[in-house]
Amino acid sequence: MIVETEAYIGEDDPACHAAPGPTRRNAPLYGPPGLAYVYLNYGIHYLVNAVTEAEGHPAAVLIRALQPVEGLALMQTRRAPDGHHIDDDDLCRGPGNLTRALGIMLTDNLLDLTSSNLVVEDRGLTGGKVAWGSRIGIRVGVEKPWRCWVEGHPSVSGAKARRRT
DNA sequence: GAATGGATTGTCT
DNA sequence: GACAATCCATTCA
Repeated sequence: MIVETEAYIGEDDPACHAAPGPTRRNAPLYGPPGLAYVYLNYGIHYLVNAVTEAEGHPAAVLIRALQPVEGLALMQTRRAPDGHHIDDDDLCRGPGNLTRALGIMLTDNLLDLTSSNLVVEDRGLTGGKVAWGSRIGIRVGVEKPWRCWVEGHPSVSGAKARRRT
């Protein structure tokens, strides 16, 4: 269950990958909505976006955090091959962590999110309040309030959200 | 053909 | 709170 997302909209958004104009890397953003846009970040983490329709502008929604519902054991294995325990709430907390838990890689780029091995289902709001605020981890375009998350959800990323033991 | 810089995370101080 | 790990598309010569 998706609990945290960020929007990246148009070439005028300096933080959007489409900011430099069409390139081979960001081509998915210009494609039809409903496709997955996966890319490698910091040379280490794969991040997954859902390409959206934004009135002709290249745009996508970054999936930043999930509440795991099924396949918890498999997620544990992927996140921690050495077997150390990861709290359920932390399995998919953060954009890099969730792709690792789900096994999403560069080969999943351009998958159809409506009819492939990687799908997003609309099950409506299942509880909690939706909060909006600044996007995280970017150096430009911070002023745009295009991050939204389930308020108080334990799987939402960000330093402030990390619980102390 | 070589240099550059991240939509992050985990570890160390 | 600071910083290293790590790779590929872009940019510049």
